[in-house]
Amino acid sequence: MSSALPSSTAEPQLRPKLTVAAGTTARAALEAAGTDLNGPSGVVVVRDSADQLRDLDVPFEATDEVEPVAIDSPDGLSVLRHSAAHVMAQAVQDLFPDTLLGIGPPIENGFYYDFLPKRPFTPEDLGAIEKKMTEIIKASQRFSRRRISDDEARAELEAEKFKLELIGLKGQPGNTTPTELNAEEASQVGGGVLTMYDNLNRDGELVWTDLCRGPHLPTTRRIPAFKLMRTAAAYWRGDQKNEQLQRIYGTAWPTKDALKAYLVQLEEAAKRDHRKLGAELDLFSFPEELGSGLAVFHPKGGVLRKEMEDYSRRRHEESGYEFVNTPHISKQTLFETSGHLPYYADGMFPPMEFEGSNYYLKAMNCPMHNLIFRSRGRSYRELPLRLFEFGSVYRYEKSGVVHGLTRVRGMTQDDSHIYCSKAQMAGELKNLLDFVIDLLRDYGLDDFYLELSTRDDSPKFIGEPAEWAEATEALRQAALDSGLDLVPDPGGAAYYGPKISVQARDAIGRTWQMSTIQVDFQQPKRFGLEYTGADGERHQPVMIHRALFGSVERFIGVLTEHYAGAFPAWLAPVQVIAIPVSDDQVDYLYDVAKALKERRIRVEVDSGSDRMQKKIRTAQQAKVPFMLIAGSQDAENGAVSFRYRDGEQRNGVPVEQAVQEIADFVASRKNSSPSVADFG
RNA sequence: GCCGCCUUAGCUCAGUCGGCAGAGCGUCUCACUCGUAAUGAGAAGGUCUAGGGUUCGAUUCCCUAAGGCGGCUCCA
Repeated sequence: MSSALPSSTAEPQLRPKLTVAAGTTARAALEAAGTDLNGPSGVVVVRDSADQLRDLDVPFEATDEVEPVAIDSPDGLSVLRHSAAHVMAQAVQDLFPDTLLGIGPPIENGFYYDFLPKRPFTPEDLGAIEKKMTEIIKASQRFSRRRISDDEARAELEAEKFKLELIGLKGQPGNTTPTELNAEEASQVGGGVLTMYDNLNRDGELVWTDLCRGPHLPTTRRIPAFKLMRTAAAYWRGDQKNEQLQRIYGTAWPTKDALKAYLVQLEEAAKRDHRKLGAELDLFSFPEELGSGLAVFHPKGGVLRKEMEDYSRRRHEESGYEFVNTPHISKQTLFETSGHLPYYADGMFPPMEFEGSNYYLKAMNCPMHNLIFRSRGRSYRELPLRLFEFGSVYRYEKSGVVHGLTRVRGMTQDDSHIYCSKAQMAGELKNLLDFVIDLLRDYGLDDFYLELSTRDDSPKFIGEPAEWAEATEALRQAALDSGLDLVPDPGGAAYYGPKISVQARDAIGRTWQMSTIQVDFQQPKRFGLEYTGADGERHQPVMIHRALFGSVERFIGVLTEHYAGAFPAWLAPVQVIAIPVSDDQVDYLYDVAKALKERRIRVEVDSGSDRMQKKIRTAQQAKVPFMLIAGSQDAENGAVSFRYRDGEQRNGVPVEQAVQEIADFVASRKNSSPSVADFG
């Protein structure tokens, strides 16, 4: 999953190309054309005919056609953020002179820089660094590019051991895609020629310098708005065997308003946090006594969960799945047979020794489903055989990775294993993908893209290359047929086969990995799964693993954030709250509630001693879709008043009609909040 | 697992420069009986996460553990 927020960047404007004559600068050409270089959409770099971004103030060796790049375009934002990273590094080395530099690339919505300081940074340090950065920005330092040979760079950066390492790893001249470096590292040294960026103050004095491919803003003054967000630790070059550096994250924007909008967006996202809403709405908790990553669902969360599962069961039933059940623990031999143990023992809870055997909590359901397949002879007439289970699995997630409901140690997968013939595989995958997308849509997610995870040369992948190729092709075809965007993920496959994962964007644009569909030739082999074909011969089935929600827990977390806790009426733990204007209407409302309960509506009467206004407020905060309010007039007329989540109301609705409307709305499984417009 | 920060009432948080702890919300009780987002008054509620150390004395300082948060690595 990625919970990164979308950048709120406007679409880049297409600007007319300009000619930069040999020996002159892009700035000269832009100024001659009267281009804005300072505003919120001002041009900060140009793109040359070789598709390289170039500084405004570095003279061109040859005449070229360039495309102006504005600060608020995706490339412009990267330049802004990378430049902000340099300013931060200068501020840090200024305040903490013995600090060594790692790398400082732009990232989505901001930038970071890794440091090796004498001591870790504190929150107070961040304030001081921000202040120093503001001084540097106000000083309007120029970013000045300077070519340098490898040897010169080594001499100049003698004290910076990490930079020296990058120089050693960079590609040779002409090799623009150094294989040893990832994209973020390459942004420091590029492929061929090394360059330094010198920060020069107004008097042209050198105040700071960094090894960098560039390009940069013309001056630090062009950083209109930034904020340091947090400190964190990060391993050098992303490898946990390496030294751990201190990373500082920041964000930078073309205007103060854009920064503010981004911060507001973060606040909105924080309000949706399922861990916070889960407690506020009394859905679930993580009792310390149970241990990390183990959730309990309270009655309200239990209802939500039951509704989700019930609907899923119904759809699976309609789609030809058969329901099975398997235990939570198994003898070690099962996971030896499946081949999981050598790969995933670290991810499983340690075994319990009992009656001379080691028992493991299951971390996956597939081996047990295989046993069901194998329990008797199978005919081709039974295929595809689709076994489904809400199966609870336990995984020993490392302590630092447990996170709310999205990364837990005990979870329930909506797990299914489909056994089919090779000939059926392509069609089954296509149907499966349609089924997955269709079901996710019913829960209100409707913006998807797919990721196709394939093998690379790593030895961790097992099985015949021909089988991999066939399965990968079948998955790719199913993905293409779906019409959704397909993102390749080379090397991301499971060791036993390729997979498609469905990524869903939620209401505020964050993406979550939801469903996975994996093809597996290994386990049928290992378990000796067979069926008798029409030809009377024995054949090995193809096995497809799939989970739609991923896990029920995780899906509840995602939906909670997607709906910000205001669940669709059909899922809402409490669908109706009945509120009397005074105590005199309590009995009347219990009668209304009885009528609703007969229609299987989840209704509560708030008979407490609060005033009506307070009860409305409470129900509103509980994000209940329907409030039914009754005073003496309503009671006399056999009517109720509706109040919806949006605060709109409809008065004097006859009880029978109100019950029908609510029952119909819930049955419709509409995912939008009910409002006056739904009942015109 | 690694780095940093955090843990005080059911929740959100004050506070004690080391001398037996406080607010708001919530809960309970009483009064009020009210027409679309907080009626008023009162009460209960805490081994200050746990264990060890320093000290005449520890919620406060130190160590360890557990749990949480932010990242990194990982995510079958």
